[in-house]
Amino acid sequence: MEFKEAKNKFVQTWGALGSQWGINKTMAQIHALLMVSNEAVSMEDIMEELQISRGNASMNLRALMDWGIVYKEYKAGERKEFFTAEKDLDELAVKISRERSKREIKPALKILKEVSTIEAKDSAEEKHFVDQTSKLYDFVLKADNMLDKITEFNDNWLGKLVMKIMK
Amino acid sequence: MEFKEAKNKFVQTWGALGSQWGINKTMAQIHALLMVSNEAVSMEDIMEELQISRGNASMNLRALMDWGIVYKEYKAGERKEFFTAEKDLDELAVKISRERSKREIKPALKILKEVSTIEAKDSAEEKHFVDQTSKLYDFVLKADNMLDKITEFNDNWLGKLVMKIMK
DNA sequence: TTAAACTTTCAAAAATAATTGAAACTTATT
DNA sequence: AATAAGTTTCAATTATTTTTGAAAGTTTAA
Repeated sequence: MEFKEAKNKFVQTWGALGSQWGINKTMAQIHALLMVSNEAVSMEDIMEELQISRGNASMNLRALMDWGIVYKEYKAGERKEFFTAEKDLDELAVKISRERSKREIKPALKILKEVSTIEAKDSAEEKHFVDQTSKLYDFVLKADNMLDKITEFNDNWLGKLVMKIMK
Repeated sequence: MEFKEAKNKFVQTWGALGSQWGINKTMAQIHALLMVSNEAVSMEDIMEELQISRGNASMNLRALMDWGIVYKEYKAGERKEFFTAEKDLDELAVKISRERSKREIKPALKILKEVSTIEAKDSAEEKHFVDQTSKLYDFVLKADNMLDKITEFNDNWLGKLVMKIMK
């Protein structure tokens, strides 16, 4: 396989994986493209490589920057903007975890707490509901805290964590 | 908040959360409904509660069973089928991890391996591509193995893991 | 202060994904 | 072996999400 083919395959695969995890395909593709580029890329070039419109590129670059995993760069003497991706994978994972926690898990936890604290009367049905949603609340809270803890680790948390699990 | 309202809120929230993680809303809603039901539920009742068609219910129940997190049950003297969800949350997490690994991560890893092993010639661009995709391959492989390891644990792996991380 | 270079916004269009519903299929009962 | 009870399938429809493209906005430079 030659370079261009491999690069394209990678970008497509990353895009597909993104879709399956609720991340818009183009957003994942742009991210993939920037991850494997050794220098900052202009919007023009992104549009060209991915065959997408200016609006699409602009909106998804903004989203990636909101996630904190893509940065804007300015080159001396150049008017246009260039973009680079966070290339450190530990850092990338931490940022994605943080964002998903903030945007999705925290709000879900709030609802889970609300519904798990209704007064359960005496029917078995209602008791089971309260019991199950309480357990779910505890579980999700614990999982979410685990992500927070990981965030606090320094370099190579994944490696360290794997060591701990193995032992 | 009264029971019916809480139950509905829970089902809607779980459905929305599913969507955000690439799981069809109805599938997540059916799962939510079964999780908080203290007894097996018929397709008829699922259709009624979620206001969905028979086809939709049938297809999503099949999908949930393929994931191994919903089971069919038969009641003596009743011709129709009833459904229950896996209610043990550790077991649920393990099964979801396994399926997503098998369906999405493993195939992605295969591609990652392919593209990271092209011959890198001498351009800095190609070298960076190979370097970055190799790192990504290692990272994803490690994360995926971590999920496998979790699978092997027995009860309450999440709690145990949290203890390990804390220490 | 004007124009050029570039970016953002957002309503409309296109693409994708989910849902319906009725026919086909399966299994149990008379 | 005919009918009834129930389930599955899938082409067509509907809903949702993504993408486009052009107008509006912004910034820099002459």
